Amino acid sequence: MVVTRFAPSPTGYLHIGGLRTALFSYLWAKKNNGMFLLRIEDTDKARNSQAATDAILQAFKWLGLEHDGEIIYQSQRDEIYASYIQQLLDEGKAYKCYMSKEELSELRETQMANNERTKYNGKYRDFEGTPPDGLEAVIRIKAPLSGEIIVKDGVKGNVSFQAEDILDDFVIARADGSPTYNFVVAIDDHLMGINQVIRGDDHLSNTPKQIIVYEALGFDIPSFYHVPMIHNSEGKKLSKRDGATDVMQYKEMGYTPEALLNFLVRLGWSYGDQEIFSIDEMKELFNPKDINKSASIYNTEKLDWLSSHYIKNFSNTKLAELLTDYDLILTSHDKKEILLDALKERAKTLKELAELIKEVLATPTSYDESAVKKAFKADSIDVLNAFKEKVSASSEFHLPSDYHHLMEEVANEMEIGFGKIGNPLRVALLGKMSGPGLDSVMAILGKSETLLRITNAITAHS
RNA sequence: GGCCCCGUCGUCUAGCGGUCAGGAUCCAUGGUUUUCAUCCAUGUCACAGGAGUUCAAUUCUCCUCGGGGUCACCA
Repeated sequence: MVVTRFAPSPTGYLHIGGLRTALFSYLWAKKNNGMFLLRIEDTDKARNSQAATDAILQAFKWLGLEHDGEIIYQSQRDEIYASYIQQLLDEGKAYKCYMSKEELSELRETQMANNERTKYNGKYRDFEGTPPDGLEAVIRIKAPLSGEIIVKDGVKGNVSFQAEDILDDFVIARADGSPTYNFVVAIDDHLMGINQVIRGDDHLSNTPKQIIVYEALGFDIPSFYHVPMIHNSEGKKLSKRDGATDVMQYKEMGYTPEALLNFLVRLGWSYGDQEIFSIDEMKELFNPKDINKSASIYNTEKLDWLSSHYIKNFSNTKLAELLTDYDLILTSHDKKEILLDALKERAKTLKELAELIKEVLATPTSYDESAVKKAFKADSIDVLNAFKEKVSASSEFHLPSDYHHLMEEVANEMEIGFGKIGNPLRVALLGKMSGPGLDSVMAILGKSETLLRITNAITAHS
């Protein structure tokens, strides 16, 4: 069974890059009827917060990414890590190192001065004397000093590292006894049964260290897929200044989970020429072997396009429901269908759609100057009056086509083109030149509001 | 700096020795529309550079250049 995981460290919000690796992991598990586990890497007590964990969970919930099983918190697993540290100590695969921080940094400085690679010098690797007084030991693992370590990566291929280039006896437990990242990752992934690791390629150079831990403990090494980073428009690492970092901000901006997930799945991954993927299609088609090798640049043009695509194709019922999050209650509006049909093709986001709707529903309090200039000709007031007569003489209409007929009648009777009536009427009803079809607008507004707006315009422009 | 990864239209990408280098987005133009938007059609735009290998390189190899990542008692 395929078991994947997402393992964020709760130092901040869930951002777009983290979300994408989470999505990939989730999809790959689902595709294989496997499990997608969640582990919170909160061993650094100083930098972690419960709020950040909650934010991540909240984002997952919004997007419908459900994890399987219980959430694992590393902060609650100290005894587990301690027992493995003891095991390595007992087996002679790890040892206590009494080098002080001062001595260590001195060592580094001389190495840097000599233009050498900074590495621990193995001073206590085979130490057997009496430990120095007053120093708490760290635990270091005995790493191979030479040889080749190959990371078999499903995205990058086989990546080989020379032990002497990258390894030294790295610390697996700090002076206070707490374990370090590369150590606990290997243990937790093993204990959780994770066999497919999909993560950012910033972890690629850590992987050899983790392999050393796997081997020291006799664990099976999982399959790795290191997915390339998402960069900002300058080609640099994504930062807070590159728009919304927190995934939940995308909700505030009016994007739907469908659009955001579709956008992200196509960033670094593709399936032929297909652009639109439902969640079910993603689960069916995603395969990490098709992940691109190169970094991609974050750019919202396509997100906007996808967003408008989904909004156009959502049912009015679903839209009305979604819109409640954007301060717009439409559920009881009797012209909901006409309203949404008329406006959903005009918005890139739900937020925009809500604003567009509110605009149509609000009686104009002013008229766009250039629109008035363009629309109001010498006979416009007469035309509006004629149309107004028609409307008030009619019974309450409900269909756009009814209003359309009325407009046609006026145009025919006065022997004028459609534009002669459409333009001033548009300004009267909406206050500007652009907007949805007037017949729909009038059907939405109803007889009395339509008459009110026409009367207002006649008064203002006579 | 050492080590590692990467390099096809502005952007997201297809390509896996022989293609008019394809799609999408963006942009532009035209059509539809009483307006705007939608929609449809058309168009502009790319293999970082240089050596090899080969009958043939975007594709394989090497070098250069460019970009990124990583080198902790952070994760």
